[in-house]
Formats: sequence, structure tokens, C-alpha cells
Amino acid sequence: MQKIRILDAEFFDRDCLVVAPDLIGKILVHKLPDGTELRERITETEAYRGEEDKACHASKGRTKRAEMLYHKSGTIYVYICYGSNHMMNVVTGEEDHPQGVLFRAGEFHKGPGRFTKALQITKVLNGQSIVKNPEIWIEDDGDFYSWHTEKRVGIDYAGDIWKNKPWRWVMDEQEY
DNA sequence: TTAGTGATATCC
DNA sequence: GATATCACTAAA
Repeated sequence: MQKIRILDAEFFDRDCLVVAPDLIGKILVHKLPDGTELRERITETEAYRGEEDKACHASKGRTKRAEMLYHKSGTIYVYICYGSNHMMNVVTGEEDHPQGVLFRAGEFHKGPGRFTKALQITKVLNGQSIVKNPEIWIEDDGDFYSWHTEKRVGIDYAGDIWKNKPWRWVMDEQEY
């Protein structure tokens, strides 16, 4: 029985390329106003790193939407894509360097839109912190899960250099 | 494969 | 103000 550890500011205060794989297998917990705790193990993440990353929202500069990426690590960045899909990211690395990790899937819900829908993640969480927050946090139960990298998806507009970066981490299928 | 969805950035 | 674009999903 491992001791459960809640991820702190130090965890997110590292480069997104280090944080993204380290988040695989961790458990995202969202506590609703009525006290219900929704939890799901993270199985897939993607990293978006800096203004030079053409796939990163901050590639167009410090726009209103990308503003959150410039905040300090641990800040939650939620935005709505294609109408009704909420995408959830956590800002990583040092302040004023726009980078973050996108939560792409959980163990029960594949796909970033489904994952946030299942956990009832909405844009009201945008700009909040994921550390020292009584409503949402990430737990590390000590279990280890192996993973592999793949190319990021859904960013064909970013050009060959950036869309081919192996900045997507996927948990390996469990053996039965 | 295609339709639907609405916030955002960009262009009048 | 108008348009084009999009880190997607569901239905066919």
C-alpha cells in the first residue's frame, strides 16, 4: 500500500517535456460542489512548448487566450474547441515561458473532449491553480505505468517540423 | 466520411 | 462587424 502524494508546485515547475511523461498514471481528482469526487487515471498527455512551437497556442504571441500559458506553473488552462469540447492543460516550467501539458485521455474515457466532459471540467477552472486547490488536484498513488511516445495529433497546420515532434505520451496497454 | 459546434484570431 | 480556423466528437 503506497502512500498517496498530491502533486505540488515543484512537480509542475519543470519543463513540459519532463512533466508530460511524469503525469502518465497519475490520478486527476475533481471535487464537485455537492462533495462528489470524480477521479480518473491519466493515460495520455501532450506537450506544447513555447512561442516557437507552431502548434502551441502561444505561437501567435501573448493573445488573450494564450495568456494563461505565460502564468506560473500549476495554472490550469481550459479552453473550448469546436463548440462544446473543453480542453484541459496545466501550465509547466518557468513563468513567462509559455508551455503546458494537455490532458488527452483517461483510463475510462479516450479523447480530450470526453475526458473533460466525464470529469466535468469547464472553463470556470481556467486560470485556477491545480496545487493547493480544494476542488481539483492530481494524486500520485505510487504505481508505475510504462508508456511510449507518438506524434501529436490534430495539428496539421503546424508544419512538418512541429507536427512530427514525438511530444505525445500514451500509457502502454495493460496485459491481461 | 461528413456535419455540427461556438470561441478566437484576423481581416475588412 | 464579418469571416476563417480550429489541440474535437458523433453519427453514418
